[in-house]
Amino acid sequence: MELTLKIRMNEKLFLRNPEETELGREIIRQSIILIHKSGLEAFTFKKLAKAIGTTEAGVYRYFENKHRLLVYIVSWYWSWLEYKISVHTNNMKDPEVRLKKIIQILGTPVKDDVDTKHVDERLLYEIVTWEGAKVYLTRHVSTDNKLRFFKPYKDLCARVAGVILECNPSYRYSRSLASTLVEMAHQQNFFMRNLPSLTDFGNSKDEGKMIVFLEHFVFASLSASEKKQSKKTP
Amino acid sequence: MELTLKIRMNEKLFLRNPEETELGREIIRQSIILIHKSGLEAFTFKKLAKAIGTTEAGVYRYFENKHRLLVYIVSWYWSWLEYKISVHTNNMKDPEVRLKKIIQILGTPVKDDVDTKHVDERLLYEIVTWEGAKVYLTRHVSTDNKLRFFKPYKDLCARVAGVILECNPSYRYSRSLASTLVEMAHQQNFFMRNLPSLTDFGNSKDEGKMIVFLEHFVFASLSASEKKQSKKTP
DNA sequence: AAATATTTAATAGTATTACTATCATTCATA
DNA sequence: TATGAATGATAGTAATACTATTAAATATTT
Repeated sequence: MELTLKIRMNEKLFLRNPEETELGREIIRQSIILIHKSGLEAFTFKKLAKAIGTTEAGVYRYFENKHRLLVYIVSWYWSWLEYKISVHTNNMKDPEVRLKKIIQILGTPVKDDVDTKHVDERLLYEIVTWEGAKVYLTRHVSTDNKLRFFKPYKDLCARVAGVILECNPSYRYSRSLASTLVEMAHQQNFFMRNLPSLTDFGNSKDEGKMIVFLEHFVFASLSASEKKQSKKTP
Repeated sequence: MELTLKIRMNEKLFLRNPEETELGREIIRQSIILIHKSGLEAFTFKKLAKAIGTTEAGVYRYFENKHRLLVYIVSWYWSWLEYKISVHTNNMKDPEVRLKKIIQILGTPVKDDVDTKHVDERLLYEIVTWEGAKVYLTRHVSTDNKLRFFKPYKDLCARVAGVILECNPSYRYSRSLASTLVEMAHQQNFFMRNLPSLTDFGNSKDEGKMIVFLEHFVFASLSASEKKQSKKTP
């Protein structure tokens, strides 16, 4: 039996749905390859068109500009990751075990995945660590936010925040801790590989250590909460 | 008495030292204003030249490209911030008090500063939250790192890591916790103002709450360390 | 099957960006 | 008075980010 995962994307992100045509799927597939290879700055629709054997105008029929295309790709990743997390944690009763699993999934660079035909999740993981923040670090965040471009990201963070709350219902920063965790999983990985002195994982390039760090600070926050709470409250 | 703070910048960042000429200082001053106003994407040397009444070529004589200029500005900020932290914490003996002060400085958007004439630190703070990450999120991180472009940022993180270690000499993730803290201070602020559902601070736009969160997770990590350490060690 | 409409592709063109090069001018210094 | 550094003015190029126009293919209607 062959299962194909299909993620329903925000319609505002594209002019024509790339999932629906062969050319559209090629645009996604090759974008991922090219952005991964040379980064967003060097990526242009002209190069993309050439790589897939169509014209610039052909690409513009699907996406208004390369930023939208990036948002599409990154959003797809967040949706896929949330799906992955739900699959791997659904049958776990203990919220702490679930949170640990989530941290492990967040912190482990994707190795391989057979869920989808035309999307390489391994490359996507790296694109998200390098370019992910650029999706919201623009002057049109608010507009994009109103168009619900960040919903997949927010959904993921909200899910993580939910599990955090299950672990400790009196914890007061579940959402901030969740977004911190999701960001850190990618950022510490980036630092470890590129600016290692900003981390304690050296050049080992071993995500294992990083995951221990993430677990450490998340669970420390959660358990400290109960004790320190009274102190901080006016 | 009038004091002027002068920060020694990495010479590789510029072609001609902007501190040394009137035009150079104008380039810095107006860059900050323009990048703050419309963001890095919309910022061009042509617009900058027009704003200060010179020509494009005039700007190019100082900076190779706008990315270098951004690195210059952001690095200046990190150096200035480290200086500010050192001034405000030098006389504090208790490392925990010092760390709290650091968190407070990191988390409070700069209001006003008279240290420098031609640099508006208030605008800089916002530029760093919006564009700061783009400084290292490029394909040439490693090259830039070898040119020591990130030294000011690393120095700041190292200083914070040092204080963290003073608070708890057996804590094993001082550097990762430091870079997490520095990043979060800006990021949670950005989220609070632009994607508030990712935080627990609502639209209050009150950094006070955020600072409490930062303090909470830093000190939770530090105090949990001693207890949990034995558990995690093989 | 012919006529018409609709979709899709290919070509060309424009405005802006990110530079580089050249040469003339100002202005201080030796 | 000669020298040289800093600036200014002008022009030019290659690439980028798009738009508009036209041509070809496909589907629909009569």
